[in-house]
Amino acid sequence: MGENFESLKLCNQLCFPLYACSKEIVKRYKPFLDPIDLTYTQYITMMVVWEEKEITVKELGEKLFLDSGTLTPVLKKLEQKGFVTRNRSKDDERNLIINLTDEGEKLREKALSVPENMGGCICLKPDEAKTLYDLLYKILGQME
Amino acid sequence: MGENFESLKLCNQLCFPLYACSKEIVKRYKPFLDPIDLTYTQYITMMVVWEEKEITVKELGEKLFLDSGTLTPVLKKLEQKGFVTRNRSKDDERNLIINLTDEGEKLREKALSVPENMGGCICLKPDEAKTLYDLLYKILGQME
DNA sequence: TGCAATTTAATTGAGTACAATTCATTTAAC
DNA sequence: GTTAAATGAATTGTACTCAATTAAATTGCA
Repeated sequence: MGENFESLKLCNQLCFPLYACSKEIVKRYKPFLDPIDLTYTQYITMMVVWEEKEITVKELGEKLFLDSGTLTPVLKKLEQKGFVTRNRSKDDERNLIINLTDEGEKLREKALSVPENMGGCICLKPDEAKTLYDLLYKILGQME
Repeated sequence: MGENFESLKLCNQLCFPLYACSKEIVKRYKPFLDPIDLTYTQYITMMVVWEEKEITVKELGEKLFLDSGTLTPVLKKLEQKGFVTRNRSKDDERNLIINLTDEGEKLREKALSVPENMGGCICLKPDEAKTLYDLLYKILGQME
């Protein structure tokens, strides 16, 4: 008698559509991010820096769910492009403080086109989008 | 008067929790995948091969939303581990056919522990999980 | 039949991701 | 005060991910 492999079928996974969906949507961002010369990771990093103006790498990592292995090269790239500065904290030399530059602030205006263009890309009804949003944050919350 | 940058706030994005959630859950798989020596990408690839027994790279790519740039090294690794074979089709030499080996079939039994262990990792009520599943596939469907 | 267009994988290069380790700095314990 | 533990960033190594390009094979049509 054959074993039951139902639990190993792709169509029975919840993680897989999450994984695939994430990648597909990130891919959709590319044509809108290319004109402002940002990748998706650089874009969400800038989102936090635009809001906070000044933030440490550690705080940035907590907000973005990324570690220093990912953020260090991303932030060096953003510094190289002139959108942020990287400086050690005087209080605690272990902390690297990221600051928004004028150039970075200027980029913010141009970046407004991104959500504008992406708007129609996820075709869910407002209540569906809210349900999805809430469920995703519920899961993230449980990941502590 | 200041401009309205609400649309550029991280908390107003739907893509970001999707992206973060996907990564966090994939990360949760690691301790359960390590014992069977598979990465997450290799695992979902094997899921399709376990079901199909024989499939081309193109078909695999369509099912997994991955292109040959990703799949070629993954499949070479799986071949090297002895779980699949890679052979050109006699009918059309452009097609590379992936076949499940006996060793690969054996792995399937061991892999049953993965969904078993992951079971409790996404703590959603059954109806919430179904809602999430349906919404994700709705989005994927629109990506054609 | 002949060859241009199409299809399919593979390759390459840039950019993530993350585990594990290292290094410098700071804090805590004694 | 000196040492031990903890913290934060950087580094290293492995593995994706995708765009763009290349190469081989097949198809379609003039």
